[in-house]
Amino acid sequence: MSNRPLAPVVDLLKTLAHPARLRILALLRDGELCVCQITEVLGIPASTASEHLTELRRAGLLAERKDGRWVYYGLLREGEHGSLLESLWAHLDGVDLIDQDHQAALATRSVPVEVTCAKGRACGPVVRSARLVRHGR
Amino acid sequence: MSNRPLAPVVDLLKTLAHPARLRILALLRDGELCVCQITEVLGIPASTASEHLTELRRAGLLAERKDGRWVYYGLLREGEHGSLLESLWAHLDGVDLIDQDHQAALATRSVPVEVTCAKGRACGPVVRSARLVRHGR
DNA sequence: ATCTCAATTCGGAGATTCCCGAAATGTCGA
DNA sequence: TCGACATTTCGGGAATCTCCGAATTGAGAT
Repeated sequence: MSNRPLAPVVDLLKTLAHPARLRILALLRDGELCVCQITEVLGIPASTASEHLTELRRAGLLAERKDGRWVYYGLLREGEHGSLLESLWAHLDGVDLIDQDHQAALATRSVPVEVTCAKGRACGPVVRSARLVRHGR
Repeated sequence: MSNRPLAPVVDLLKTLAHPARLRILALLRDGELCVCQITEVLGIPASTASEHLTELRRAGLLAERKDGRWVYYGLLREGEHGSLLESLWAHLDGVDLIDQDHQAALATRSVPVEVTCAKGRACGPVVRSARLVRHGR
C-alpha cells in the first residue's frame, strides 16, 4: 500500500481550486446537467465551461453521457474522492453564489433542455447576474 | 449563515494544491518544526520554504512561534478546516514522499536544532535525496 | 558595538493557468 | 444533402504562480 506518488493528490486539489469548477460540482449534486444548461447558469462562454468540465472529468470527479447533440455531465459519487468531497460540501454550504446557482438550476431544470439552450442565442443578452470574476488572494 | 463568499474556499484549496505545502502539513502532524528543519527535510532553499510557510499560515493552517532566532511552525488543528484536513490525511497516507519525509523528520527531531541548522551551511552539499520536482499533469 | 546566522523580503525569469472568440466536429431535422 | 446548433478544440494574450539567489531584518553571542 505504498509506492504511491504525490502528484495525483496535488492534481485533484488543483482541479478543485477554482470557483467555476466548485460551482459546477455543487450544481451537479442535484443531478446531471448538459453543457448548455451549465453555461446558462454560470453565465460563461460554452467553450470555457467545456474546458472546466473536461478538467473535472479528467480528475475523476464527473462522468459524461451523450444524448443526441447534448452532453450531460454528472457527479461520480463512488470514486475514492468521496470523503474529500463530503467535507467540501460543508465548506460550500451557505455560500451565496452556490445558493444562487442552485436556485437558477431549479428554474433551468423545470423546463426542457431545448428551451434553455435555444434561449441563450435566440434572445437578447443572458439574464444571469453572477459573473465569474478573477479574485485576488 | 449566508452571505458568505466563495473566494476563501478557493484560496484554501489553492494553498493545499502544492506538493511542498502538502509535505509540510504532513510533516507537522508529528509536532512543530522550525524553518531550518523543514528546509533540511524538504531539500529546498530556506527562502522557498519560508514563502510556503507564510502561505500556509495565511490560509489559517499553521501557527508560528518564535524562539530566539528560530521560528517554529505548527499545525492549527482547531480551525474550521478540520474535516477537510482529515480527509486529506487519508489521501496522503501511503504516499512514498510523505513517508520518506516522515522518516527524515524523525532523525531531525532526534537531535538539537543547532545541529541541524548549522549542518546545512558548514558541511558540504545536503545529503537529502528527495528533491522537489515540477510535475506534469 | 560587532559578528553570526535563521528567517524573511525582494526582483525577476520561467512556467502554468485562465479565458474567450474563432474554427472544427458531430448530430439532428428538413 | 444541407443548415442549425451543441460541444469541443485551437490560438494566443493576460494574469498568476513558482522558484531561487541576493539583500534585508532581527535576535543571540562575543
